[in-house]
Amino acid sequence: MTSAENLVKGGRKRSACPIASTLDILGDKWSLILVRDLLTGKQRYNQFCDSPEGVPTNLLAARLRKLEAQGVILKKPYQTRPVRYAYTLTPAGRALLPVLQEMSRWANSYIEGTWTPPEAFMSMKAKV
Amino acid sequence: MTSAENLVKGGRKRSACPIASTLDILGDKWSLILVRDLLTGKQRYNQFCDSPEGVPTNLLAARLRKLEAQGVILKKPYQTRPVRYAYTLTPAGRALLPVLQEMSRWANSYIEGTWTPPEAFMSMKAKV
DNA sequence: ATTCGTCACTTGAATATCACAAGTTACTCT
DNA sequence: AGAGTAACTTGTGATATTCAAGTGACGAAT
Repeated sequence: MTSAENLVKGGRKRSACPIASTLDILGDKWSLILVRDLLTGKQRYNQFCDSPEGVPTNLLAARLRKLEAQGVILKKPYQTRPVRYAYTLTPAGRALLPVLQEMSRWANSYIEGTWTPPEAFMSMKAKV
Repeated sequence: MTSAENLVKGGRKRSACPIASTLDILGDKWSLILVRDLLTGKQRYNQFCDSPEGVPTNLLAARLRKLEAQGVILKKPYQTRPVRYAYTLTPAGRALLPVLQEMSRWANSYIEGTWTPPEAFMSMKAKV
């Protein structure tokens, strides 16, 4: 049984289709890139900026806010003076791993010139 | 070995990351909805229009064009007089099934009020 | 032979989102 | 005092999306 605090906030859904509902939350060019970065250990704003895709900073801030509001990620200060924030995945966020693994598998099979992810990533199990 | 005609055309990639590359092709609100519809048997323009999400027709035409250009779907007339078109998935398109299955699983676990897809869909194997 | 309906789109106008560059705030370090 | 870093915000112009309506080819019905 999934407890209520582990659920994302769906907001307004286009339909009750699970695929459409997922896309309502994550269906854009940047959200899953951030989830990828979080799954591979990045935690801080500037680390996301440094990813090779080069997310615009205003979009980065907007996506982080949105994903936090939806319960996919968590933001909390890990130090004061000066205050610095760490972003982490919620259980719901971590559970996206299989989606990203399947995307990777697909891309490696059908898009030329994509990196093969580290074996560690592909064989990782989401511990929720 | 994947033969060249089964590859999608990546276009300009933000990076060689397989996840980012997948999102370059499919990272929007509508593309995977269309793939879902195609996987579940829809083939024609008006059938896509009828899906409960209500894709705007100009976007539908644009997405069909884009996905065809990228090698995810195929468009061909299935009758003349009057000419009518059927859209189908290429092997690359059919291979997206596991991605959609994982999205469904995720949504069913973490988004309240999503439909459980038919067992037939969840246990389906992509025959590429 | 005109009208009606269907299919597969296109067009236009309003609104929203995006990318890119620059600026801001709070703090530390030298 | 001045430079540097982290985490954003703001402004501007380009692009994309939504919504509504229109188009053209054809076939069937009146």
